[in-house]
Amino acid sequence: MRYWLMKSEPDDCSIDDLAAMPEQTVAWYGVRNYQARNFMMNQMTVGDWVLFYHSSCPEPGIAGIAQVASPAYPDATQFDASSRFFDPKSRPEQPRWFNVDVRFVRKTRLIGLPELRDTPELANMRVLARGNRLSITPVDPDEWRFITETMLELKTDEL
DNA sequence: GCCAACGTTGGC
DNA sequence: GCCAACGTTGGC
Repeated sequence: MRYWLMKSEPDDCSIDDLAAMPEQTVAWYGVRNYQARNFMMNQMTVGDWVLFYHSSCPEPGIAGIAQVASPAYPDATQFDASSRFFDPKSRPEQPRWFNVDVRFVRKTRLIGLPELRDTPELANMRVLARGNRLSITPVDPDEWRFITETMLELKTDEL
C-alpha cells in the first residue's frame, strides 16, 4: 500500500468534479512525463491512497482524498488527434503513455500551499521540493498520517 | 504575464 | 554522449 499526491487543475477536474463523475471515478489521462508515468505503471496498485491537489489556481493545495481504482492502462488521448494530449509518435501496438483510474473518497478542507510549507513535519515532502514539477509524487507514510490524522483529524479507517 | 526550474529534442 | 535551444509546469 502506497501513498501519493496527484495534481489536478480544478478548471480541468476539481475534487467536486471528481465527486460528480459517474462512479465518482476518472481516468487520470494526460500525463506526459516519464517519471510520473512510471509511478503509475510500476508502483501504483489498486487501493493506494491519494492526496488530491489543486494546482495552477488561485488557492493551490490539498483539496481531498482519493484512491487508485485501476491498474495502469494505455491513455486513450495519446491516439486522439483532436486531443491536446495527442502524441503522433505513439503507436497503438506500443503505447507510450498510460494512466490509472482514480476514485473519489472524500473532500476535505483545503490545506493551502502556504500551510503545507509552514508545517515542519512536511518539510521533506516531495511535492514541496524546490523546482519540483512532477504532477504525481510519492508521499511518505509518516507524511500521510500527519496530514490525515493531525491536520484533517481523520483516521484512515474512517475514510 | 513573468520567470525559475527542469524535461525533451535533435544536431553534432 | 554532449549540450544548446526550446517547451512546460506552476507559483506568484
